[in-house]
Amino acid sequence: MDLAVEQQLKGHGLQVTVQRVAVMAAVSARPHATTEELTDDVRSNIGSVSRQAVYDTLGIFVEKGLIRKIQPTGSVARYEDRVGDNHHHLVCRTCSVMVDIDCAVGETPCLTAETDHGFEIDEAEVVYWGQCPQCKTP
Amino acid sequence: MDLAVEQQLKGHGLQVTVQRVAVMAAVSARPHATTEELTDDVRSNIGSVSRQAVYDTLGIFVEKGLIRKIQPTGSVARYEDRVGDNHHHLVCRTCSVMVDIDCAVGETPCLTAETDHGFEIDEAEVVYWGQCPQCKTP
DNA sequence: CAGCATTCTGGACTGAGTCAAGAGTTTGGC
DNA sequence: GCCAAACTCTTGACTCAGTCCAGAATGCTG
Ligand SMILES: [Mn+2]
Ligand SMILES: [Mn+2]
Ligand SMILES: [Zn+2]
Ligand SMILES: [Zn+2]
Repeated sequence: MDLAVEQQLKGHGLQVTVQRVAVMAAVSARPHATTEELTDDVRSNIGSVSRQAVYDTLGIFVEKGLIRKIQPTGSVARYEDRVGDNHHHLVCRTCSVMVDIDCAVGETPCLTAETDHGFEIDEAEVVYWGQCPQCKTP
Repeated sequence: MDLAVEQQLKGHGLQVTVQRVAVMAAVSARPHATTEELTDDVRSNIGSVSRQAVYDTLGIFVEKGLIRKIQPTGSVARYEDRVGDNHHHLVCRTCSVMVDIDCAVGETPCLTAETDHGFEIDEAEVVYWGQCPQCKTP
């Protein structure tokens, strides 16, 4: 699978480095992880990496559309490699756990706002808020 | 209208202070404003106010449901007093301007996710991303 | 395998937001 | 109206995610 990642990077004009491959692997392995978690994962995988390298790499990946950055109110930035499928997120107000929600309607459904105010809309981001099974009082 | 605000505060068990009334007035007058903008507005209204007082007041107002906090990815926190109508936001990727979008479907429509994973969902927050008329190349 | 472009590193820095403790203000019972 | 108790405001230090910088190291292309 590293080969696939290498191709993916090269295809976007990016050099292949152990750090980048490790960051991509980390994002894939743990969806919705924070920068800190990803950094820890990368470190336990390849030994060491600078904080800056992780931030840079994540930034470039997001820019190239290889991964997605999510940042619900009150949360630190999180990343995932599930991209381009217009899926949404469900966040627990209490413990902040985050789960994926497939787009209820279909392809890019929620994309159609009633009036677009002249905007050219390219994405509809939906965050559902509530209480997870553990946190809602039984 | 200050009287209305006073009643609103008292009704929620909050003491009425000039700072709080001024913060509420500022939020009402300028929707989607940042803490800094609101602080400036309050200062030019009542002379001076501490940063902490503004943060505290906004926090309490949000907690009581008097106002709403919005924080799209990459943006600093913003506040509005239009609350409880499940309306959404349209944000320009380039200039960050933010406009209100009425909920396309109806009351609390988007509230129904296909599978709720056992969560008790209480809000569906929608952010539409795109280019505003000014920023999209003609 | 040389030279250049790109990336990595470590450390300083920024800026939104939080914490804490003492001073000040509002309120409700008298 | 007055007083104590409850609540709020102020100041200043602090936290923490994220950014900036410049020199060192590395990967890539010819
Ligand atoms: Mn996801
Ligand atoms: Mn709004
Ligand atoms: Zn939970
Ligand atoms: Zn714009």
